[in-house]
Amino acid sequence: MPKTPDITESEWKVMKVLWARSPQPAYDIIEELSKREQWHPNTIKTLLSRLHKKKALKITKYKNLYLYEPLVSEEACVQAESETFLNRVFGGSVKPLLVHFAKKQKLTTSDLEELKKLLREGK
Amino acid sequence: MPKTPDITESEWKVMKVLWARSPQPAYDIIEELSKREQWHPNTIKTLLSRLHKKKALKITKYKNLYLYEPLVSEEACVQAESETFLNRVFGGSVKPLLVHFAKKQKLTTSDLEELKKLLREGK
DNA sequence: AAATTAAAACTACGAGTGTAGTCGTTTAGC
DNA sequence: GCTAAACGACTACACTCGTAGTTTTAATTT
Repeated sequence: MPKTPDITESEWKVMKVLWARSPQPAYDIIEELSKREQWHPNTIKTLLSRLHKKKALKITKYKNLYLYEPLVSEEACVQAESETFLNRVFGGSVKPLLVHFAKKQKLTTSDLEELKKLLREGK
Repeated sequence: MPKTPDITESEWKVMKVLWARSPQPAYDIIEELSKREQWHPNTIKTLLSRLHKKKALKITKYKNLYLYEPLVSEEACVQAESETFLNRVFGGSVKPLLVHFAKKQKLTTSDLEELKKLLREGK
């Protein structure tokens, strides 16, 4: 497993679009992101090329069409980010994290059901 | 509740020392951090002054002694960071986060017990 | 009081980020 | 084939971050 590149806040938003569907041409990505972000198209192009340089995505040129596609999985990036976050904020242990989210009532009933089920099944 | 300032990775490490005990003079903070980090004392001073500028801590000058003390609570910062992380990585919903950590077997048995208890008690 | 010293403040600097303008090349219509 | 339009590549710029050197200030020692 290659270590995932560092992906910044803005870059995540771009990657999410690609993880949702790929390959995609720049134009579609720009259109999709414009729904949520106030970004100039060139800004998105820049992010795409930085992600390319970081080897987070690959560019396939087909005729006059450039297609963008992730090179790293969402799963792997989520894993890496989670690790960093957990270490930084909760000193690396999960319990305080859970306690935190539980206290903040960010847990819905269905979340709990799902979790319990997972716990029963898994080890 | 004042919104917490953005605190970077390195700054977190400094704040942790202050949250653990405060007020403290720079010298003690430097000594404490030197156990874990390979930082030049000036680096820590810089971090302290940036945190001061961000209003994350206050400096009390008593005679020739400068004492550093948090202005923002750990709880509030943890909350802010968690929010950002959750939005960025898990699109704002807790369930995928829990599923993630559950799958990665980062949950110990005692974590589960604690969590269940919390859930039973809280609403 | 002058010299020494220790700590805080200021300065620095390269890499990364958010944001976008300009250049150059390829494609497509006239 | 020539000109315009599209799009990727390159350039830019201010700001942040990690990291630390230099200057100033203030206290302590002689």
